[in-house]
Amino acid sequence: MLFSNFFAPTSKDVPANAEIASHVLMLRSGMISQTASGIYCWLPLAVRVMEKIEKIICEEQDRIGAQKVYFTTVQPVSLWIESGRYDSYGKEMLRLKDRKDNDFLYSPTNEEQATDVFRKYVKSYRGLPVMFYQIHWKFRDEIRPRFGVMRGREFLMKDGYSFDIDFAGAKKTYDAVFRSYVRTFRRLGLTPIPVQADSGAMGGNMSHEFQILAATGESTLYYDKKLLTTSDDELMTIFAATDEKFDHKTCQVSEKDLMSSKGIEVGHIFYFGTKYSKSMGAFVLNKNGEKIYPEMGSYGIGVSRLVAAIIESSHDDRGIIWPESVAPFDLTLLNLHPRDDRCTIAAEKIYETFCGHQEVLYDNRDVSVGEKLADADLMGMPWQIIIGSSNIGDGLVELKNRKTKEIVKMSLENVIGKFMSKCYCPQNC
RNA sequence: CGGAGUAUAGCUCAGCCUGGUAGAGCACAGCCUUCGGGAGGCUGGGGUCGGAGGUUCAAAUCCUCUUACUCCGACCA
Repeated sequence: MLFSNFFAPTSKDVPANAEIASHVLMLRSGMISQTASGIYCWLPLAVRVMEKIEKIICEEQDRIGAQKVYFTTVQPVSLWIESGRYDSYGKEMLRLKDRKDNDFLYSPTNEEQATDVFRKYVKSYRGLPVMFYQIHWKFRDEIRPRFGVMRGREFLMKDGYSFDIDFAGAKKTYDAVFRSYVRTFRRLGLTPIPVQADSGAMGGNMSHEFQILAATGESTLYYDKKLLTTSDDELMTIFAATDEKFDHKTCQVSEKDLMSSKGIEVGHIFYFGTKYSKSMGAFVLNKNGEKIYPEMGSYGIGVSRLVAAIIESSHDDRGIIWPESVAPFDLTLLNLHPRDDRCTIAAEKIYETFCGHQEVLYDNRDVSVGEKLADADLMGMPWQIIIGSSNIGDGLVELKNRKTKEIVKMSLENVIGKFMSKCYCPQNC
Protein backbone atom coordinates (compact mmCIF):
# COMPACT_ATOMS: atom_id res chain seq x y z
CA MET A 1 0.00 0.00 0.00
CA LEU A 2 1.31 3.38 -0.97
CA PHE A 3 1.25 5.80 1.93
CA SER A 4 0.05 8.49 -0.45
CA ASN A 5 -3.00 6.37 -1.35
CA PHE A 6 -3.72 5.27 2.20
CA PHE A 7 -6.35 7.23 4.09
CA ALA A 8 -4.51 7.92 7.34
CA PRO A 9 -4.82 11.60 8.20
CA THR A 10 -1.89 11.94 10.59
CA SER A 11 -1.27 15.04 12.65
CA LYS A 12 1.45 16.41 14.84
CA ASP A 13 -0.97 18.52 16.82
CA VAL A 14 -2.17 17.10 20.09
CA PRO A 15 -5.97 17.06 19.94
CA ALA A 16 -7.57 19.29 22.56
CA ASN A 17 -10.22 16.74 23.50
CA ALA A 18 -7.93 13.83 24.22
CA GLU A 19 -6.36 13.15 27.61
CA ILE A 20 -4.93 9.66 27.57
CA ALA A 21 -2.18 8.25 25.37
CA SER A 22 -4.27 5.85 23.34
CA HIS A 23 -6.88 8.46 22.53
CA VAL A 24 -4.26 11.02 21.52
CA LEU A 25 -2.37 8.49 19.40
CA MET A 26 -5.47 7.10 17.72
CA LEU A 27 -6.49 10.60 16.71
CA ARG A 28 -2.99 11.67 15.69
CA SER A 29 -2.38 8.57 13.60
CA GLY A 30 -5.72 8.97 11.83
CA MET A 31 -7.32 5.79 13.20
CA ILE A 32 -10.59 7.28 14.40
CA SER A 33 -12.78 10.29 13.85
CA GLN A 34 -15.28 11.37 16.47
CA THR A 35 -18.90 11.86 15.42
CA ALA A 36 -20.55 12.39 18.81
CA SER A 37 -19.72 11.75 22.44
CA GLY A 38 -18.57 8.13 22.67
CA ILE A 39 -19.29 7.49 18.99
CA TYR A 40 -16.44 7.15 16.52
CA CYS A 41 -15.80 6.36 12.89
CA TRP A 42 -13.08 3.77 12.41
CA LEU A 43 -10.66 4.67 9.64
CA PRO A 44 -8.52 2.28 7.58
CA LEU A 45 -5.51 2.06 9.90
CA ALA A 46 -7.75 1.12 12.83
CA VAL A 47 -9.85 -1.27 10.78
CA ARG A 48 -6.74 -3.22 9.78
CA VAL A 49 -5.87 -3.66 13.46
CA MET A 50 -9.40 -4.55 14.44
CA GLU A 51 -9.66 -7.17 11.71
CA LYS A 52 -6.46 -8.82 12.91
CA ILE A 53 -7.79 -8.89 16.46
CA GLU A 54 -11.05 -10.36 15.20
CA LYS A 55 -9.24 -13.06 13.26
CA ILE A 56 -7.30 -14.17 16.33
CA ILE A 57 -10.45 -14.17 18.43
CA CYS A 58 -12.31 -16.20 15.83
CA GLU A 59 -9.53 -18.78 15.61
CA GLU A 60 -9.55 -19.23 19.37
CA GLN A 61 -13.34 -19.40 19.51
CA ASP A 62 -13.44 -21.99 16.76
CA ARG A 63 -10.83 -23.99 18.63
CA ILE A 64 -13.20 -24.46 21.59
CA GLY A 65 -16.15 -25.26 19.38
CA ALA A 66 -17.99 -21.95 19.50
CA GLN A 67 -19.91 -21.23 16.31
CA LYS A 68 -20.03 -17.82 14.73
CA VAL A 69 -23.36 -16.11 14.12
CA TYR A 70 -24.66 -12.60 13.74
CA PHE A 71 -27.46 -11.61 16.03
CA THR A 72 -29.39 -8.45 15.24
CA THR A 73 -28.44 -5.04 16.53
CA VAL A 74 -32.05 -3.86 16.52
CA GLN A 75 -34.37 -6.03 18.58
CA PRO A 76 -38.03 -5.94 19.58
CA VAL A 77 -38.51 -5.12 23.23
CA SER A 78 -40.70 -8.21 23.72
CA LEU A 79 -37.62 -10.43 24.21
CA TRP A 80 -36.39 -8.16 26.96
CA ILE A 81 -39.75 -7.97 28.64
CA GLU A 82 -39.73 -11.79 28.78
CA SER A 83 -36.37 -11.92 30.49
CA GLY A 84 -37.32 -9.14 32.86
CA ARG A 85 -34.47 -6.92 31.78
CA TYR A 86 -36.43 -4.33 29.85
CA ASP A 87 -37.01 -2.30 32.95
CA SER A 88 -33.92 -3.27 34.93
CA TYR A 89 -31.41 -2.36 32.21
CA GLY A 90 -32.38 1.27 32.59
CA LYS A 91 -31.27 4.29 30.66
CA GLU A 92 -28.16 2.62 29.24
CA MET A 93 -30.45 0.93 26.77
CA LEU A 94 -31.04 2.94 23.61
CA ARG A 95 -34.75 2.66 22.83
CA LEU A 96 -36.16 3.12 19.34
CA LYS A 97 -39.48 3.11 17.55
CA ASP A 98 -40.15 1.91 14.03
CA ARG A 99 -42.58 3.58 11.59
CA LYS A 100 -45.49 1.60 12.99
CA ASP A 101 -44.64 2.94 16.42
CA ASN A 102 -43.46 -0.47 17.66
CA ASP A 103 -40.84 -0.44 20.40
CA PHE A 104 -37.33 -1.62 19.60
CA LEU A 105 -33.92 -1.22 21.16
CA TYR A 106 -30.35 -1.21 19.96
CA SER A 107 -28.82 -4.27 21.53
CA PRO A 108 -26.38 -3.72 24.41
CA THR A 109 -25.85 -7.50 24.82
CA ASN A 110 -27.56 -10.62 23.50
CA GLU A 111 -28.49 -13.16 26.17
CA GLU A 112 -32.13 -12.79 25.18
CA GLN A 113 -31.63 -13.26 21.49
CA ALA A 114 -29.24 -16.17 21.94
CA THR A 115 -31.78 -17.85 24.20
CA ASP A 116 -34.56 -17.14 21.73
CA VAL A 117 -32.66 -18.74 18.84
CA PHE A 118 -31.79 -21.70 21.00
CA ARG A 119 -35.34 -22.36 22.20
CA LYS A 120 -36.77 -22.20 18.69
CA TYR A 121 -34.56 -24.96 17.34
CA VAL A 122 -33.17 -27.08 20.16
CA LYS A 123 -35.69 -29.41 21.74
CA SER A 124 -33.57 -32.37 22.86
CA TYR A 125 -30.60 -32.98 25.14
CA ARG A 126 -28.92 -34.28 22.00
CA GLY A 127 -28.58 -30.66 20.86
CA LEU A 128 -26.38 -29.84 23.82
CA PRO A 129 -23.87 -28.49 24.45
CA VAL A 130 -23.87 -25.60 22.01
CA MET A 131 -22.10 -22.26 22.03
CA PHE A 132 -22.70 -19.27 19.75
CA TYR A 133 -20.52 -16.25 19.37
CA GLN A 134 -20.50 -13.13 17.28
CA ILE A 135 -18.37 -10.04 16.79
CA HIS A 136 -20.78 -7.20 16.37
CA TRP A 137 -21.56 -3.64 17.35
CA LYS A 138 -23.25 -2.85 20.62
CA PHE A 139 -24.67 0.36 21.98
CA ARG A 140 -24.79 1.27 25.64
CA ASP A 141 -25.84 4.78 26.43
CA GLU A 142 -23.15 5.31 29.05
CA ILE A 143 -23.65 8.00 31.64
CA ARG A 144 -20.24 9.36 30.85
CA PRO A 145 -18.38 8.18 27.78
CA ARG A 146 -14.66 8.94 28.03
CA PHE A 147 -11.11 8.09 27.01
CA GLY A 148 -11.90 7.87 23.31
CA VAL A 149 -12.98 4.40 22.25
CA MET A 150 -12.00 2.95 25.62
CA ARG A 151 -15.42 3.77 27.00
CA GLY A 152 -17.45 4.56 23.94
CA ARG A 153 -21.19 4.20 23.68
CA GLU A 154 -21.01 2.33 20.38
CA PHE A 155 -18.39 -0.41 20.52
CA LEU A 156 -17.40 -3.64 18.82
CA MET A 157 -17.62 -6.65 21.08
CA LYS A 158 -17.22 -10.37 20.77
CA ASP A 159 -20.03 -11.93 22.75
CA GLY A 160 -20.58 -15.64 23.25
CA TYR A 161 -23.40 -17.70 24.76
CA SER A 162 -23.20 -21.30 25.91
CA PHE A 163 -25.89 -23.87 26.69
CA ASP A 164 -25.07 -27.02 28.67
CA ILE A 165 -27.16 -29.83 30.03
CA ASP A 166 -26.02 -29.53 33.64
CA PHE A 167 -23.71 -27.61 35.95
CA ALA A 168 -20.77 -29.94 35.33
CA GLY A 169 -21.05 -29.29 31.62
CA ALA A 170 -21.43 -25.56 32.14
CA LYS A 171 -18.37 -25.46 34.38
CA LYS A 172 -16.37 -27.36 31.80
CA THR A 173 -17.43 -24.87 29.15
CA TYR A 174 -16.64 -21.94 31.45
CA ASP A 175 -13.16 -23.26 32.10
CA ALA A 176 -12.57 -23.87 28.40
CA VAL A 177 -13.55 -20.28 27.64
CA PHE A 178 -11.35 -19.07 30.48
CA ARG A 179 -8.31 -20.81 29.01
CA SER A 180 -9.26 -19.69 25.54
CA TYR A 181 -9.38 -16.08 26.67
CA VAL A 182 -5.95 -16.28 28.27
CA ARG A 183 -4.60 -17.67 25.05
CA THR A 184 -6.37 -15.05 22.96
CA PHE A 185 -5.01 -12.13 24.96
CA ARG A 186 -1.51 -13.54 24.93
CA ARG A 187 -1.65 -13.89 21.16
CA LEU A 188 -2.57 -10.20 21.05
CA GLY A 189 0.70 -9.39 22.80
CA LEU A 190 -0.96 -8.73 26.17
CA THR A 191 -0.55 -10.06 29.69
CA PRO A 192 -4.04 -10.90 30.95
CA ILE A 193 -4.82 -10.78 34.67
CA PRO A 194 -8.00 -12.78 35.42
CA VAL A 195 -9.79 -11.52 38.50
CA GLN A 196 -12.92 -12.77 40.18
CA ALA A 197 -15.75 -10.39 39.57
CA ASP A 198 -19.31 -9.46 40.31
CA SER A 199 -21.72 -10.55 37.67
CA GLY A 200 -23.58 -7.22 37.61
CA ALA A 201 -26.48 -6.91 35.21
CA MET A 202 -25.86 -10.34 33.65
CA GLY A 203 -26.94 -12.15 36.78
CA GLY A 204 -25.36 -15.33 38.09
CA ASN A 205 -22.75 -16.42 40.54
CA MET A 206 -19.46 -17.22 38.79
CA SER A 207 -17.61 -14.56 36.91
CA HIS A 208 -14.11 -13.44 35.94
CA GLU A 209 -12.86 -10.22 34.47
CA PHE A 210 -9.77 -10.20 32.29
CA GLN A 211 -7.68 -7.15 32.92
CA ILE A 212 -4.52 -6.09 31.22
CA LEU A 213 -1.90 -3.97 32.91
CA ALA A 214 -1.69 -0.35 31.84
CA ALA A 215 -0.83 2.79 33.77
CA THR A 216 -4.01 4.56 32.64
CA GLY A 217 -6.39 1.73 33.51
CA GLU A 218 -9.67 2.44 35.23
CA SER A 219 -9.37 -0.35 37.80
CA THR A 220 -6.78 -0.91 40.49
CA LEU A 221 -5.63 -4.51 40.70
CA TYR A 222 -3.95 -6.50 43.43
CA TYR A 223 -2.40 -9.79 42.41
CA ASP A 224 0.11 -12.46 43.32
CA LYS A 225 3.25 -11.88 41.27
CA LYS A 226 3.26 -15.59 40.35
CA LEU A 227 0.46 -14.67 37.99
CA LEU A 228 2.88 -13.09 35.54
CA THR A 229 4.90 -16.24 35.02
CA THR A 230 2.42 -19.04 35.48
CA SER A 231 1.09 -21.55 32.96
CA ASP A 232 -2.40 -21.08 31.59
CA ASP A 233 -3.90 -23.95 33.57
CA GLU A 234 -2.89 -22.56 36.95
CA LEU A 235 -4.05 -19.01 36.26
CA MET A 236 -7.54 -19.52 37.63
CA THR A 237 -6.22 -20.54 41.05
CA ILE A 238 -3.85 -17.63 41.60
CA PHE A 239 -5.01 -14.65 43.57
CA ALA A 240 -6.04 -11.44 41.83
CA ALA A 241 -8.68 -8.89 42.76
CA THR A 242 -9.85 -5.43 41.88
CA ASP A 243 -9.74 -2.78 44.58
CA GLU A 244 -13.51 -3.03 45.22
CA LYS A 245 -13.13 -6.61 46.37
CA PHE A 246 -9.63 -6.46 47.82
CA ASP A 247 -9.17 -6.54 51.57
CA HIS A 248 -5.68 -6.37 53.10
CA LYS A 249 -6.83 -8.17 56.23
CA THR A 250 -8.12 -11.27 54.51
CA CYS A 251 -5.57 -11.42 51.69
CA GLN A 252 -3.65 -14.72 51.73
CA VAL A 253 -0.77 -13.47 49.63
CA SER A 254 2.35 -12.34 51.48
CA GLU A 255 3.32 -8.68 51.32
CA LYS A 256 6.40 -9.35 49.19
CA ASP A 257 4.48 -11.33 46.58
CA LEU A 258 1.60 -8.89 46.34
CA MET A 259 1.68 -6.63 43.30
CA SER A 260 -0.55 -3.68 42.58
CA SER A 261 -1.20 -2.01 39.27
CA LYS A 262 -3.78 -0.21 37.19
CA GLY A 263 -5.68 -2.38 34.78
CA ILE A 264 -8.03 -2.16 31.81
CA GLU A 265 -10.88 -4.64 31.61
CA VAL A 266 -10.87 -6.24 28.18
CA GLY A 267 -12.93 -9.35 28.81
CA HIS A 268 -15.58 -10.65 31.15
CA ILE A 269 -17.07 -14.12 31.49
CA PHE A 270 -20.19 -15.18 33.39
CA TYR A 271 -21.87 -18.36 34.44
CA PHE A 272 -25.49 -17.66 35.32
CA GLY A 273 -27.19 -21.04 35.29
CA THR A 274 -30.83 -21.07 34.24
CA LYS A 275 -31.62 -17.38 34.70
CA TYR A 276 -32.53 -16.85 31.05
CA SER A 277 -33.47 -20.38 30.04
CA LYS A 278 -36.13 -20.45 32.78
CA SER A 279 -37.44 -16.90 32.36
CA MET A 280 -37.71 -17.36 28.61
CA GLY A 281 -38.94 -20.93 28.61
CA ALA A 282 -35.94 -22.44 26.81
CA PHE A 283 -36.03 -26.12 27.72
CA VAL A 284 -35.10 -29.46 26.19
CA LEU A 285 -36.17 -33.00 27.00
CA ASN A 286 -33.68 -35.31 28.65
CA LYS A 287 -33.30 -39.06 28.12
CA ASN A 288 -36.31 -39.69 30.35
CA GLY A 289 -38.50 -37.27 28.46
CA GLU A 290 -38.34 -34.71 31.29
CA LYS A 291 -38.05 -30.96 30.76
CA ILE A 292 -34.70 -29.51 31.74
CA TYR A 293 -33.50 -25.96 31.51
CA PRO A 294 -29.99 -25.55 30.08
CA GLU A 295 -27.20 -24.06 32.16
CA MET A 296 -25.93 -20.97 30.45
CA GLY A 297 -22.93 -18.70 30.40
CA SER A 298 -21.97 -15.61 28.47
CA TYR A 299 -18.54 -14.39 27.50
CA GLY A 300 -17.42 -10.99 26.25
CA ILE A 301 -14.30 -9.43 24.76
CA GLY A 302 -14.22 -5.71 24.07
CA VAL A 303 -12.74 -5.71 20.59
CA SER A 304 -12.75 -1.97 19.91
CA ARG A 305 -11.56 -1.32 23.45
CA LEU A 306 -8.70 -3.76 22.86
CA VAL A 307 -7.36 -1.53 20.11
CA ALA A 308 -6.99 1.28 22.63
CA ALA A 309 -5.84 -1.06 25.40
CA ILE A 310 -3.06 -2.45 23.22
CA ILE A 311 -1.87 1.09 22.54
CA GLU A 312 -2.03 1.95 26.23
CA SER A 313 0.19 -0.99 27.02
CA SER A 314 2.54 -0.50 24.06
CA HIS A 315 3.60 3.01 23.05
CA ASP A 316 6.36 5.52 23.66
CA ASP A 317 6.80 9.28 23.36
CA ARG A 318 6.98 9.04 19.56
CA GLY A 319 3.92 6.92 18.95
CA ILE A 320 2.35 3.50 18.84
CA ILE A 321 4.38 0.27 18.99
CA TRP A 322 2.18 -2.48 17.52
CA PRO A 323 2.69 -6.08 18.57
CA GLU A 324 3.46 -8.04 15.40
CA SER A 325 0.28 -10.10 15.67
CA VAL A 326 -2.02 -7.08 15.27
CA ALA A 327 0.13 -4.52 13.43
CA PRO A 328 -1.80 -2.93 10.55
CA PHE A 329 1.22 -3.53 8.29
CA ASP A 330 4.28 -5.71 8.83
CA LEU A 331 6.58 -2.85 8.02
CA THR A 332 6.90 0.70 6.80
CA LEU A 333 9.20 1.21 3.84
CA LEU A 334 10.58 4.74 3.90
CA ASN A 335 12.03 6.22 0.76
CA LEU A 336 13.58 9.29 2.34
CA HIS A 337 14.77 10.77 -0.95
CA PRO A 338 12.32 9.78 -3.67
CA ARG A 339 13.96 12.19 -6.13
CA ASP A 340 17.19 10.23 -5.86
CA ASP A 341 16.81 7.46 -8.45
CA ARG A 342 19.12 5.15 -6.49
CA CYS A 343 16.74 5.32 -3.50
CA THR A 344 13.61 4.88 -5.56
CA ILE A 345 14.98 1.91 -7.51
CA ALA A 346 15.99 0.20 -4.26
CA ALA A 347 12.69 0.97 -2.52
CA GLU A 348 10.60 -0.27 -5.42
CA LYS A 349 12.61 -3.45 -5.66
CA ILE A 350 11.79 -4.18 -2.02
CA TYR A 351 8.18 -3.15 -2.46
CA GLU A 352 7.67 -5.40 -5.47
CA THR A 353 9.52 -8.34 -3.95
CA PHE A 354 7.47 -8.18 -0.76
CA CYS A 355 4.17 -7.95 -2.61
CA GLY A 356 2.10 -10.94 -1.54
CA HIS A 357 4.55 -11.87 1.22
CA GLN A 358 4.67 -8.89 3.55
CA GLU A 359 2.15 -6.15 4.19
CA VAL A 360 4.10 -3.02 3.38
CA LEU A 361 3.19 0.61 3.85
CA TYR A 362 5.44 2.33 1.31
CA ASP A 363 6.11 6.00 1.99
CA ASN A 364 7.54 7.68 -1.10
CA ARG A 365 5.82 11.00 -0.49
CA ASP A 366 7.62 14.16 -1.48
CA VAL A 367 7.58 15.57 2.04
CA SER A 368 10.37 16.33 4.47
CA VAL A 369 12.48 13.56 5.88
CA GLY A 370 11.39 14.53 9.36
CA GLU A 371 7.74 14.13 8.54
CA LYS A 372 8.24 10.66 7.09
CA LEU A 373 10.30 9.46 10.03
CA ALA A 374 7.82 10.95 12.49
CA ASP A 375 4.81 9.38 10.75
CA ALA A 376 6.50 5.99 10.67
CA ASP A 377 7.17 6.10 14.41
CA LEU A 378 3.69 7.45 15.13
CA MET A 379 1.94 4.70 13.18
CA GLY A 380 4.12 2.12 14.85
CA MET A 381 4.72 -0.79 12.47
CA PRO A 382 7.11 -3.28 14.08
CA TRP A 383 9.76 -2.72 11.43
CA GLN A 384 10.95 0.15 9.28
CA ILE A 385 13.17 -0.17 6.25
CA ILE A 386 14.76 3.22 5.73
CA ILE A 387 16.36 4.09 2.41
CA GLY A 388 18.24 7.37 2.09
CA SER A 389 20.88 9.02 -0.05
CA SER A 390 23.54 8.85 2.64
CA ASN A 391 23.65 5.03 2.64
CA ILE A 392 22.38 3.91 -0.71
CA GLY A 393 25.65 4.91 -2.40
CA ASP A 394 27.28 2.06 -0.45
CA GLY A 395 24.39 -0.24 -1.33
CA LEU A 396 23.06 -0.11 2.23
CA VAL A 397 19.64 0.40 3.74
CA GLU A 398 18.63 0.58 7.38
CA LEU A 399 16.39 -1.81 9.27
CA LYS A 400 14.85 -0.28 12.37
CA ASN A 401 13.04 -2.16 15.09
CA ARG A 402 10.28 0.15 16.30
CA LYS A 403 10.23 -1.32 19.79
CA THR A 404 13.95 -1.48 20.60
CA LYS A 405 14.79 1.48 18.35
CA GLU A 406 17.79 -0.54 17.18
CA ILE A 407 18.93 0.40 13.68
CA VAL A 408 21.08 -1.97 11.62
CA LYS A 409 22.61 -1.11 8.28
CA MET A 410 22.56 -3.93 5.78
CA SER A 411 22.63 -4.57 2.08
CA LEU A 412 19.50 -4.51 -0.01
CA GLU A 413 19.82 -8.24 -0.66
CA ASN A 414 20.15 -9.04 3.04
CA VAL A 415 17.13 -7.06 4.10
CA ILE A 416 15.05 -8.70 1.41
CA GLY A 417 16.38 -12.10 2.46
CA LYS A 418 15.50 -11.55 6.11
CA PHE A 419 11.89 -10.69 5.48
CA MET A 420 11.36 -13.21 2.72
CA SER A 421 12.66 -15.98 4.98
CA LYS A 422 10.46 -14.66 7.82
CA CYS A 423 13.43 -14.01 10.08
CA TYR A 424 13.12 -10.45 11.26
CA CYS A 425 15.99 -10.56 13.70
CA PRO A 426 18.82 -8.15 12.81
CA GLN A 427 21.36 -10.72 13.96
CA ASN A 428 20.02 -13.18 11.37
CA CYS A 429 19.63 -15.87 14.00
C1' C B 1 -27.44 13.03 37.34
C1' G B 2 -24.19 16.43 40.66
C1' G B 3 -19.47 19.47 40.23
C1' A B 4 -15.77 22.04 36.89
C1' G B 5 -14.50 23.84 32.10
C1' U B 6 -14.48 24.76 26.77
C1' A B 7 -16.95 26.42 22.03
C1' U B 8 -13.42 31.85 16.87
C1' A B 9 -10.48 28.71 9.63
C1' G B 10 -9.52 21.45 8.54
C1' C B 11 -6.11 21.35 13.43
C1' U B 12 -3.78 24.03 17.77
C1' C B 13 -4.95 28.69 19.56
C1' A B 14 -4.83 34.46 20.15
C1' G B 15 -8.50 38.41 20.21
C1' C B 16 -13.18 39.16 24.86
C1' C B 17 -11.51 42.11 30.78
C1' U B 18 -11.73 47.93 28.45
C1' G B 19 -17.78 46.87 22.23
C1' G B 20 -15.74 49.97 16.41
C1' U B 21 -17.21 44.86 12.01
C1' A B 22 -11.61 38.80 12.56
C1' G B 23 -5.92 37.14 13.28
C1' A B 24 -1.34 33.69 13.87
C1' G B 25 1.06 28.98 13.30
C1' C B 26 0.26 24.43 11.07
C1' A B 27 -2.71 22.20 7.14
C1' C B 28 -4.60 23.07 1.90
C1' A B 29 -3.59 24.96 -3.80
C1' G B 30 0.39 26.95 -7.30
C1' C B 31 5.65 28.05 -8.35
C1' C B 32 10.73 27.69 -6.73
C1' U B 33 14.64 26.22 -3.34
C1' U B 34 15.36 22.13 -0.05
C1' C B 35 15.81 17.19 2.25
C1' G B 36 18.67 11.98 8.14
C1' G B 37 13.60 13.97 12.95
C1' G B 38 7.18 17.14 11.43
C1' A B 39 11.96 22.49 6.18
C1' G B 40 12.43 27.85 3.64
C1' G B 41 10.63 31.76 0.20
C1' C B 42 6.73 34.03 -2.76
C1' U B 43 1.51 33.83 -4.10
C1' G B 44 -3.53 32.14 -3.20
C1' G B 45 -8.25 30.01 -1.23
C1' G B 46 -10.80 29.29 3.31
C1' G B 47 -14.51 31.71 9.16
C1' U B 48 -23.13 32.56 9.69
C1' C B 49 -16.95 33.85 15.91
C1' G B 50 -21.86 26.78 18.54
C1' G B 51 -27.31 28.49 18.32
C1' A B 52 -31.50 31.87 19.76
C1' G B 53 -32.99 36.24 21.99
C1' G B 54 -31.65 40.96 24.32
C1' U B 55 -28.75 45.76 25.34
C1' U B 56 -26.40 49.38 21.92
C1' C B 57 -25.54 53.98 16.65
C1' A B 58 -22.37 49.50 16.66
C1' A B 59 -21.56 42.78 19.67
C1' A B 60 -16.64 37.45 18.68
C1' U B 61 -16.48 40.96 22.93
C1' C B 62 -21.74 42.85 27.58
C1' C B 63 -26.64 40.22 29.48
C1' U B 64 -30.31 35.98 29.32
C1' C B 65 -31.55 31.29 27.58
C1' U B 66 -30.00 27.00 24.97
C1' U B 67 -27.06 23.09 22.56
C1' A B 68 -22.65 20.31 21.91
C1' C B 69 -18.04 18.57 23.62
C1' U B 70 -14.19 17.59 27.53
C1' C B 71 -12.68 16.62 32.61
C1' C B 72 -13.82 14.89 38.13
C1' G B 73 -17.59 11.48 40.81
C1' A B 74 -21.64 7.18 40.95
C1' C B 75 -22.38 2.72 36.40
C1' C B 76 -20.04 -0.70 32.59
C1' A B 77 -16.82 -4.87 27.32
